[in-house]
Order: sequence, then C-alpha cells, then structure tokens
Amino acid sequence: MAIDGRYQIGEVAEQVGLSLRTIRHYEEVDLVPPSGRSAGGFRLYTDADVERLRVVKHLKPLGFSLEDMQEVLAALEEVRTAGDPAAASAARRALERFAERAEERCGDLRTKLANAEAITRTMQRVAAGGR
Amino acid sequence: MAIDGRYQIGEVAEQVGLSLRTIRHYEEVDLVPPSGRSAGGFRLYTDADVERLRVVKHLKPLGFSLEDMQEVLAALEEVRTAGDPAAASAARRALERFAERAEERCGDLRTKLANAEAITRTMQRVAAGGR
DNA sequence: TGCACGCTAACGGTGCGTCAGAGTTA
DNA sequence: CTAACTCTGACGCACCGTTAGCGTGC
Repeated sequence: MAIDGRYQIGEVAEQVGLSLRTIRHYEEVDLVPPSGRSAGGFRLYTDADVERLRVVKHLKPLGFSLEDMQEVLAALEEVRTAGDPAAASAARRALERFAERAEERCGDLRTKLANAEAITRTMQRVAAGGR
Repeated sequence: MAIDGRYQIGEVAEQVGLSLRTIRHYEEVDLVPPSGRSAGGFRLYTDADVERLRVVKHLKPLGFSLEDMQEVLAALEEVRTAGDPAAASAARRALERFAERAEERCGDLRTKLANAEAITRTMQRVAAGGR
C-alpha cells in the first residue's frame, strides 16, 4: 500500500505495466527519477511520477528514443508549472511539433499493424492447407 | 534493374523497405541468405528471397525475435516444398501455433496503438492550451 | 523477527547504425 | 574510365534482462 501518496517501485510497476528494471533504467538516464527516497534508500514515486511513466510507456511503441521523451516530459512540465508565460508558450509549441511527429508515427504504426494482421491471416491460411 | 530475375541488395532494400545493413544482418544470422552471389561477390536475391524479407519485415512489429522468424520461414518452406506429407503437416501445425501467437500480439499492438493515439491527442490538447 | 520487497553493481544480449578502406559493375 | 554500387570487418549504441550479494520495511 501507498503511504502518504508515495508508492514503492513494485506497486508502480504493477500499476503502469513496466518492469522494475525498466523503471530503474528510466531513473539512470534521468528520464523519470523518483521524487523521493525512503530513509533506507527505497525509491518513492508520486502520482505525478506514475503519470510520467505512463506517458513514456504509451509513447514507446511509436519508436521515440528516451531522449525524445525527455523533451516531451520537460515540455509538459513547463506548461503545467507555467511560471513565465513566454516559456510556457514555447513549451506548448514544442509539444505541438512533437505531437505532429507522433501523429505521423501513429500512421506508420497503423500500417505496420495492418501488414502484421495480413501476414497473420496468410499464415493461418497456409496452415489450414490453403495456397 | 534485375538481370535474370535476381536483384542486388540495393534494389531489394528499396523494394522491401529495409536498410542494406539490416538485410546483410539477416544473412549474418542465417535468417534470409541471398540465394546466390555474383562473380565479384555481390549478393543476389530472387523473388522468393524478397518475399522472405517481406515476411520478416511484416512480423517484426509484433516483437518476434529473429530466431522466432527462423521457425516461420522454415515452416513456410516445408509446407511449400512438401516432400514428406508428415513433415508438411507438422510444419502446418507449427505455423498454426505461430499464427496464434501472432494474433495475440496483434491484439497487444492494437492496444498500444490506441494508447499512443490517446496520448497524442492529449499532447495536442495541452499544446492548444487545454487542461 | 521473519519474509517479502528493494538496492546497487555489472555483465549479457538483440538488432541493427555507422564508419573505413577496398573491390565490382554497368 | 569513372561513377555508382557493393563488400567485409569492426566498433558503438539503445534498452533493457538477468544474476549476485546484500540491505529494508512492515
């Protein structure tokens, strides 16, 4: 259970569907560091951290590098904390450009899915004795 | 242009949409070796080879290892050349099992696509000043 | 106090990208 | 003859999986 709105890595892994190793790796490369540690050194994640992990998990199938993800998370953070309005608007533009790339890749992924489904059917047909 | 129904690696790469390096790598691991070489050592691919490359390319988004692909190509080959009927039917069963795994993964991929599309829309919304 | 849970190295592996330097082909 | 194409190493890299040995927390 979460105490104080902070989760240990195992609980986070289950919630989000990432392995412990992956979550730790995301800290190693400064992508999603836990916002805290317990006295004994256990990683502690907030709901916002978990949300960041979810963003990464959902963007990964689009083939973005972890470095690309950095930008996205940074831009989202900028927009959210919105101190300087100029910085916020720059972040929004960055986000918009990224979203365009994401849309393209969604298209690519749709194509790949269609191809994969087609070849799966072919395999079934051949397996069934088809020509 | 292809002479004699055999293509050089560059032409194959363009037709199939794989890099030269990838195609060479598939030979290194004995996944799709070219069925011939020119006098000077250039790889020469037949239409059947190109077809194998396409199979691999289309299955890749499902996350299968190149080793898994070996099985598929081998099974397809078995079914096609069909010498021994017992071997052919074993190959068909192998293909069927593989197709089941492929279907599962198509489902996973559909989920991932849906997630990716959702988060892309979220990014657009946030970029547009949404909350 | 036990037992699940977590921690930090550190090595391993897949699937290519990317030169470099030299040979081949049309 | 000369572009354009291809060849063989060989190193590098991203993204984790997987022990191994040891500390934490409820």
